[in-house]
Amino acid sequence: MPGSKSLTGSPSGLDDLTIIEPVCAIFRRTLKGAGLKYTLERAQILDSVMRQPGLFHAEELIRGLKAEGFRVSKATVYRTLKLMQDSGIIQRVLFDDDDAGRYQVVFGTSASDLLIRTDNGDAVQIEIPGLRALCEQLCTKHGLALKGHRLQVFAAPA
Amino acid sequence: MPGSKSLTGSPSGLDDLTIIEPVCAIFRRTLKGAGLKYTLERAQILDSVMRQPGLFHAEELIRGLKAEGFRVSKATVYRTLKLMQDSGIIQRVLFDDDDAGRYQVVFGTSASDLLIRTDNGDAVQIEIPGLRALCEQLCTKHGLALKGHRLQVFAAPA
DNA sequence: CTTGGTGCAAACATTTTGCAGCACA
DNA sequence: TGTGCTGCAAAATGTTTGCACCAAG
Repeated sequence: MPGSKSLTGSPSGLDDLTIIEPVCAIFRRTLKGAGLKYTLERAQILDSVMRQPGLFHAEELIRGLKAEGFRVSKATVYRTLKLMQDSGIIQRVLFDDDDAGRYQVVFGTSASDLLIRTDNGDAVQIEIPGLRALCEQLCTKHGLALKGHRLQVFAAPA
Repeated sequence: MPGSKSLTGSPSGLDDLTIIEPVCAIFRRTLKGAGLKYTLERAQILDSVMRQPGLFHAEELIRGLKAEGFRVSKATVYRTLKLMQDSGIIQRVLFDDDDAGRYQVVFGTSASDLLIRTDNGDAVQIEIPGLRALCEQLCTKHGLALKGHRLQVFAAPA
């Protein structure tokens, strides 16, 4: 079975990986909570997603999976990506010039800030320390509870 | 000619509207700079865009234009929206749950921050005073020049 | 045996493109 | 007369869905 070495937890049992792979645990818990199953395909896709460097397109992910010898259909990939969004593990990101949706791992609430080079499209994750507090304040002022945020900073070489 | 009363500047001459309608001026200047023309259709679309309350879908815009009696094809609308993006007048925004691209007027660099209710999709423009400075700092640290930013804050009723 | 999962292919929605004719410089 | 613009319809893209079969509890 190709590629089974690096799976982020196995579909049958093995809850002991929970501490090492919290994202996997989150995903499994969310699935279980919805009466859904943590299948081999979903494990493979999760694993591949977690190994993506920064942002990725669905298409890249599918190509990568096939290159590793997995036989997953794009339907399953899209279905699984949606489940991961619901679990708060990834989110979609849009760029003005880019028609296809890109995805980004955001497990938890950080890692949602990006510095994007407008000249070549490169994007790196950044950290703006005071930002979360600012968002918190803002929500309080509106009588709402903060669920998360997303920041994109566009820049080019000076 | 239906609806011609509220056009944001006329296609023939009338540069005196420049001060009153800076967005229109920006658009015209950008077009001229690229050897393109400020046509009646483009004026109509710009006008309609500027009258949109907050965020809008391309489809809504098209429907609105038709409702006002204009006969613009969606091809022209999409082409014009893209030109407006290039001019920095509008930008596309993506929401996780929303498949279609939405657009937002952002002439200049402010108005790019949104507070989005996760329970019903409502979005309002917000202002976070210190944010721009934070972005500026960040870019400087990376040896880049800030081109703009976009913040989405997700929240739900407490 | 019931519920959910998968792959495939067809369907879908949004956006883009090719083309013929039009308008203005 | 050339360059760009428009509408239409066709194409292309990215994503979703219907369906028949498979797998696990």
